Amino acid sequence: MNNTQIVTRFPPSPTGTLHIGGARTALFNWLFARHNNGKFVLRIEDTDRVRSTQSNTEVIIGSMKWLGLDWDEGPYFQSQRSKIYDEYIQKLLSTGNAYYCHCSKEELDRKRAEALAKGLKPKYDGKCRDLGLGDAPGAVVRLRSPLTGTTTFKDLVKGVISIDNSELDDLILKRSDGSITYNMAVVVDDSSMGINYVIRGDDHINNTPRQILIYKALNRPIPGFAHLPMILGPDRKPLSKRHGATSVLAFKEMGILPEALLNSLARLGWSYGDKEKFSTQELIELFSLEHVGKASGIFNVEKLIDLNSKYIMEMDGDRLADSLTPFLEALGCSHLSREKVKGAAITLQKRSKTLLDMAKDSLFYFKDITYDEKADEKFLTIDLIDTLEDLLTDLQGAMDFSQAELEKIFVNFLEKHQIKLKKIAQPLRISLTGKTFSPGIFEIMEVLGKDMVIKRLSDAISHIKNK
RNA sequence: GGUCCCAUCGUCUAGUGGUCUAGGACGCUGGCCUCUCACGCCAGUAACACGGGUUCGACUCCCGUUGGGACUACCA
Repeated sequence: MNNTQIVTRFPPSPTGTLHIGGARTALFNWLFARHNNGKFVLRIEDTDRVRSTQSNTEVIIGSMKWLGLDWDEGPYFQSQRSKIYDEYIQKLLSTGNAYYCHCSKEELDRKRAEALAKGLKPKYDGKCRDLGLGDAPGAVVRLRSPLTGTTTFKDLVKGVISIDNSELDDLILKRSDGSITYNMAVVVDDSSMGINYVIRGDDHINNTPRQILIYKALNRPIPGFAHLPMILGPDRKPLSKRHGATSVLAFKEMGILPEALLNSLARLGWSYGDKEKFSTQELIELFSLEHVGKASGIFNVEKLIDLNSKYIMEMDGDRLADSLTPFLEALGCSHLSREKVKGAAITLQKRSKTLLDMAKDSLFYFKDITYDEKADEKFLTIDLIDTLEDLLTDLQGAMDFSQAELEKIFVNFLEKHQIKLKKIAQPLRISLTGKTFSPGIFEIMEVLGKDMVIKRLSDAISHIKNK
């Protein structure tokens, strides 16, 4: 048995909300941890004090909760860990793996510009590397990285990656203002939190060798790395605020179910043969890093919506009612009867791709209707008056308004008039809903209830007469 | 510029040297079903970026080209 528990983490930066790129990274970390009975840690990387906001932090946490990606530890906040970073810096300094550098920013900028102009690599020239300098105002701490050799690691999705150490320079670990640098913070955090698998976007591949060098300098175990390909916008550009970086909560407002979003995020980059639909539980059981693809991809919203409709079809009436209610309220419906909402939802279950669609299409159950102009003209015609009035009479005599009973009434009614259902279905539908499309007429009559059906049919009859 | 990563239908992908005249899903088109709209069912559409190798045999392995992307900061 493996006695080391797997620990993964998700470290969002609250400089924005949680979008699908971040959500997928979170999901893969979560799945990997859950699949292996490991631990999942949430860490907020809020060291960018100017761009980080409290409200973004709240949105991120809210999104995680909505998705059901629960964490076992955290949230930790990087902004509260400066003491720990200092300890590690001291350790590096005392072991000679880091040194103070007194070069000014201006000097560095100038040298970089010169190197670039000459077509050379713009890396730090190591001026202070062996000067044995002490701390001083404006000094930074740099890592003493190896000048030769190669740094190699086996990425769990990309395979072996190696880079010559000569490509890397002595990166700054601590800034002149005393704050810690990103690469150092990540390593210290991951290391001190016991993270042994780092699953993140492949935009971090080039940071990995630098971080490995820090792990080595710290003499700490190096975690496993898995770099996920990026998610692209419809224009094949990496996701940004501009287009595809839709906040996860926007999908919630669209009426997407969390399990559908999770499913579709999982299938972007990961696969399990030809299987397309996975419950969250199945995702946990079947997920593995080996089946994560290497190529970046575009998030397919059409497919998400299709998946969502399939999840809606599987919901039971009670959950359907619970889920639909907030959408109806947002559309101005109040004093909703739970039973009616449930009944309405069931009639629309197979016809709705999102909860928002369902809410919109079920409005006729809860609010007054207006006739669609063209439908009114085409179907609510004077020649139908006698038929509709007789139908009204028959319906008024109905003992109960169940679908079964209604069908019986209609069989007799159609027989009596020697007509097909087709003849009155549309006029009746428009009388009851105002529109040319709806669930089956018996279904809607049952949910609407006798009183409402009688009222709407009478209204339609007088409307026709007044034409 | 340098380094690193990537490349199968429009999109997401299966495929780990022969079972591929390349499979599934979404989308789209046509048909069936039918009280409308859907659901469902059936059918069709459409891809291995290019060029060299290796091999009896390459979508699968190697090299190159092209095209994307990332990193190259006292941003994260």
